[in-house]
Amino acid sequence: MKSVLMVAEKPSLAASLANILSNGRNSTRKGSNNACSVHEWSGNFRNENVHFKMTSVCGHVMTLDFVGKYNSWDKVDPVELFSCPTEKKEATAKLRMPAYLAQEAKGCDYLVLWLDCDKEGENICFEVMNSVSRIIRNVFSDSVTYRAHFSAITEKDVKHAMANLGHPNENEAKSVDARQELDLRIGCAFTRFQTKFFQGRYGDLDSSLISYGPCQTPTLGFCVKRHDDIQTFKPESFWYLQMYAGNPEVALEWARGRVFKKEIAMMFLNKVKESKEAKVESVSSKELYKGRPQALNTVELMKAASAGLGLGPHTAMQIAEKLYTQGYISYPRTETTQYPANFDLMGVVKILQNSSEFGEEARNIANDFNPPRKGVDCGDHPPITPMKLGNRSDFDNDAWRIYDYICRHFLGTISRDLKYKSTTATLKVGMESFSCTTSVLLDPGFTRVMTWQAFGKNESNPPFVEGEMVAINDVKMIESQTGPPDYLTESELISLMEKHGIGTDASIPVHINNICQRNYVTIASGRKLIPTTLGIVLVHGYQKIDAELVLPTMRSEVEKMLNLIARGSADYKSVLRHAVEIFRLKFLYFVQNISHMDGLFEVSFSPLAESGKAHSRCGKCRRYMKYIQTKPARLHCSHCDETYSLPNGGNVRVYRELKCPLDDFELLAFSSGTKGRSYPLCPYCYNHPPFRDMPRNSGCNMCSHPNCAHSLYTLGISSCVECESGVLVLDCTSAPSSWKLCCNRCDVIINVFKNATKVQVDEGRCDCGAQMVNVTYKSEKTKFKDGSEEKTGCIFCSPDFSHLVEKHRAIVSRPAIVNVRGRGRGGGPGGKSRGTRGRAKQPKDKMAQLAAYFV
DNA sequence: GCAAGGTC
Repeated sequence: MKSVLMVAEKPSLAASLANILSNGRNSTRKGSNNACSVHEWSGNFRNENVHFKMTSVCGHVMTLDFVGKYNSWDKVDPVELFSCPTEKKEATAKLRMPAYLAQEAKGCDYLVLWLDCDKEGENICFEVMNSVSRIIRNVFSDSVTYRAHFSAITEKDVKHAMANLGHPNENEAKSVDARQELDLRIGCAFTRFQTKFFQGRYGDLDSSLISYGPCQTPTLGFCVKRHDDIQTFKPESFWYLQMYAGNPEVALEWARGRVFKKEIAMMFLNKVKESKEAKVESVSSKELYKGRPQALNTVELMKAASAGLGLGPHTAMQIAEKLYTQGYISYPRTETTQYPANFDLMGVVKILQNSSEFGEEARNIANDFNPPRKGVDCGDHPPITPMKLGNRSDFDNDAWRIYDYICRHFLGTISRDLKYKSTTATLKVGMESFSCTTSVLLDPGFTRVMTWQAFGKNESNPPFVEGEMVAINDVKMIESQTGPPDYLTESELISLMEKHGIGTDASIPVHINNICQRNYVTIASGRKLIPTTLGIVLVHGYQKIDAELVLPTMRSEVEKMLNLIARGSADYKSVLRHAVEIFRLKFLYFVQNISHMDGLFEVSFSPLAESGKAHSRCGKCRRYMKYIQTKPARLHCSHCDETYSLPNGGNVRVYRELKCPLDDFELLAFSSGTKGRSYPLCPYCYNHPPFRDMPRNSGCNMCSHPNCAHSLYTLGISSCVECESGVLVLDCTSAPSSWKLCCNRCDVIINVFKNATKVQVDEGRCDCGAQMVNVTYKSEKTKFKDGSEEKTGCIFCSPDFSHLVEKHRAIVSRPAIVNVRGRGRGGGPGGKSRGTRGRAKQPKDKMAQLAAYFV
């Protein structure tokens, strides 16, 4: 029997598609990469009985990057990034996606691609085909590989797609390749150049990266534009008339609104004052509606979360994704605002009826169902809806508020519109008209459940009868001033991004997060975005040099070019070459004219030489260098005009005035807090590693100096109990009050021998592979049970030491993923070659015992 | 250390 491999864009979709296509009769097993599942069943394909295997990728399989040597910021001139070679790498190494796909493709004769029906999905089709090209013969042939085109995940649509398979569209895929290459070359070239340029000149920029990107920079541009509007706003005086009449008295508005000349307002005032009475020209009522919402999509959820719940889009989406994986809501990343035709709206209402929070509203709607408004089906996923009932106590507060919002919004979409009666009375005095409008609620409709949108006050009708003359109680001329706009709210920013096609539903939160993390904007109360000096100066700088660099149209212009590729009306290579050349020239012009931007930096920031405070001695001139603690942390020697970067996210202090034997620079002790990692480092070696096997930006715990007292050679104890290639190194920087072993690669920390006066690494080695240590206590303070002052032994094996060893992880750590069984390291190529003198071999089962501590 | 796009 032949086999058909089918691939969806994500695991959840593979499951839904398999259920539809197999009519619910498929078996499921976990894929070898632990992220994907495989659903299998037998069926008919092209008039043959076949075995179907439906699995998925997790988004893109591959990502684009420069080839290795171009990743060095120091050795590569950024302009080279416009022409240097690039390569595709696995997008997420951990998932081993190409290998997984190849494995599942074994024995398959056909490939059916169920990736999302957009250009990115088309591109992933080819990533999948390339992954299995060695396994499935002729995978690039139309008789082997097929493409399903579906616009909704409904039985009707999916089965129709299966019965009408097409072929992947290479032009669309190519247009994505072009976009990736452009984004990479442009973003990295500008980012590296401006980061190096400004960090080499200023000490208080407070951002470790001065990034540029075709989405993030226009996003920042929107925030700065509003800031500029506020700054340049000139208030203008205006005048208007207000009339008071009726019983009870009401204020009536002037039909002319406002006038900007006082004399003119005065003239009208005098005219009106000539009359004592006004004629009620009309009193008319009409019924008005406030429409119920459309079905919820991602952008609307993010806007509501930001404006209504005070939750940023990043947080909101994290919560929504968790609600989705827990089964409370449907897939939360969608642009679609139209429920599928066969969607069981009442089924969802029934689920919500039992809620103690909005159950009553749900029950009302069950008896008074109103069909939803027509929305837009973008063919991605159905709108965001509740899937099962949750109670307040099932969630933390923010998750509850998001879930509650999604439920209420859903009920709102199938409620009636809000209906109210609006009554306007128009009064005439000579040629001048005045009016007042009052509203009366007739039907709260959807606001019964979306209570925050409730209709304000209920007013009584205007106290006038058509045709009557009424006395004018008073007429006033009122002076006022126009006011500046307020800062952009995050919700408004999301709307602007969506309108200009900056980012996608999935990437909008990322871009907003980026400009916050880079310290270009801060988020004030009410989730208003206030640009920082750095953000403002950057945008103004682009505007001075090349305003296009910050315009939202830049992205859409590039999209237009890319669409030519997608439609097949232009050649991929020539379009790409053309676009890269335009941006290369823009880059060169930017570099030539950077002084215009620098002029703005100069007045806002302090030069490096004036920043920071005297810290440790330079090995070249013996003068004190200055320590600049703001991001990025670094040392600056103003005499040598050299800058040495330092590790971020911790504290760096002078380490007992010790010196590096290689370059005479004073050693520093880095520490990320009392419970964090710590290690000594030489500022020169940290930036210019002296040995080939010492990576850049590492401390003495990575240094293979043969006899320096602080090197990995001298202080290494054993290979790490957790990570693949790390070595546990004795850290003496806080001695004698604290001694610890810190992994030089990961977050593992083992506190040892508290208050010992001396801990030395011994020449001898334990059977377990760990280096022996020699430990000395003051006689009156000894912790050894037999009262002796000094002992030599193994930290992991010696019974004398076991009560003096305390294991934990650094506070700033990634989640502990401990897999004791799977750790088959056996002193692989990592350990020895890094100059650990063969010392850092894996201690046998003792290390497994130790590792068990971390579970 | 960089972009933006998928998704876990």
